[in-house]
Amino acid sequence: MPARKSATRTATRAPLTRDRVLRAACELADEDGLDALTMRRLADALGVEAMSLYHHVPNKDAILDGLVELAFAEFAAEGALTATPATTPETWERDLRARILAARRVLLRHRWVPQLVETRAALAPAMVQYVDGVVGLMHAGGLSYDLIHHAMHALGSRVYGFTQELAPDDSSSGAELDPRLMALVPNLAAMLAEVVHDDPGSTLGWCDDQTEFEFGLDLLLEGLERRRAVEAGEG
Amino acid sequence: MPARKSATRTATRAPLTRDRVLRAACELADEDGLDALTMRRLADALGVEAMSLYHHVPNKDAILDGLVELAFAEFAAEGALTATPATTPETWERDLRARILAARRVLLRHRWVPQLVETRAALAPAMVQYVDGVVGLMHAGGLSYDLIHHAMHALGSRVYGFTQELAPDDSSSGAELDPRLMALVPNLAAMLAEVVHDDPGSTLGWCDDQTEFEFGLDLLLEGLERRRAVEAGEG
DNA sequence: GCGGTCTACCTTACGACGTAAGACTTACAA
DNA sequence: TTGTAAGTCTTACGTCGTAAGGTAGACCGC
Repeated sequence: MPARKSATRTATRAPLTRDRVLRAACELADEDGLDALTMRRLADALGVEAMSLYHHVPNKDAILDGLVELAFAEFAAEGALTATPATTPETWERDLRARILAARRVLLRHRWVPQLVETRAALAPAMVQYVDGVVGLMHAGGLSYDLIHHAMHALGSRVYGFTQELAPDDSSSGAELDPRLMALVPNLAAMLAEVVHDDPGSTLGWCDDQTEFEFGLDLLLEGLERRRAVEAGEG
Repeated sequence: MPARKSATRTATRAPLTRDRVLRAACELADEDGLDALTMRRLADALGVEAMSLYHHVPNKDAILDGLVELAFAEFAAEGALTATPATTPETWERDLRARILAARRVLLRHRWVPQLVETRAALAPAMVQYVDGVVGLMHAGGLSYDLIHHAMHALGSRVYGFTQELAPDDSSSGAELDPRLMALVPNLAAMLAEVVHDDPGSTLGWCDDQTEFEFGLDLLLEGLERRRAVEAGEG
């Protein structure tokens, strides 16, 4: 009775799939932290031996990449990607604020995201699309691409871990990126085109780390000084 | 000739010390990254077997803690701790800016610091003293302790990795901390005393994560909006 | 029916890791 | 000379990611 035997197997446990592996990995990381996510423990949670995972996933790094992708996919469900078509210079601040707070709700559920994104070289498509949406929102809000560029650096670590690895190290311009990817992220493409063009040979890449750091720092210091002045009755 | 033998040994290699171990660990981490810092490789760099390290250091975590301490000790050399006795409401912004940029120079030399500080529960005394200095500077600049408290959260990730782990999880108040440590950080102590007192039963600890996040986010958004307005000629 | 191939899973094994246990070597004191 | 203590090394254990190869059931053309 081969049919019965197979039925027994599938009844005992659902067949492994990449999706099931990733979901289990996510649960494990959520509950016990990234360090607890080992191939053996993950296999255990799925009622399987460690090496079986490798039939659905090339290696552990692919699992980690999958986790990032999975987390960013949740952004949509949380409203971090909801279209804000009517964004204007009067509303962009509130609109962006809502998006970032929505994204943060996802990060609170999956505390491993920042650590993972920071150490991962590959940028997940879902992540890039999220960034593209933020760029689009700010542009609709009347910010110049140059200002948006600085803003992304300043806000970066506040939304998730990433900071300056969006631009590839080899100092290639935006035009050299995969055209299919560019089509998915029109706003990012537009920003890259303009900012790279404006400043053809600045540093090796197109972001000066020190400048970006000081830009973000000064935003914060200015805001603090203003609040001090208000407290002191100087406002 | 025991004397000659010992001479040979000491000539061949300097005797191991905790200090030499830490310095070698720092070099290794600087050059090849934190992942390359393993007990075996570290021992190798010192011309010794891995287990020999354990006579100068209890375990690897102690080495990592030592590295954090070592990095923060460099802050002084870089000027991040230079006393700014004359700080006033007119100068605090510039003074703090200089300190933070000095600290950043150290972090650029030791890129492993943020990652290490973030994952380490124990707060290095040198780190706490640095924070204390920043608090003192801001207080001299006329900021209220409440505003300073928010400011520390907002600036935290910009100066190094730490964010809210300064307050112990067990929701103990500042008064319960080690008095000897408190004496070293009078400004921190003063801030803790006041902020905890003002808000006796807010959340479990004395920092509401969400509030702090939004505070920092709003500082950045406000600054960006102001720059947009200037660009648009609305200023 | 029967052999072949494919897929999914398992077993075993290797070289890394941190470190416990304990042996050896040396330096110095009594 | 003989402890004694400190510094170093050897060996070993259990963890990790994963390479290599085995096996058991499903599906194929004959």
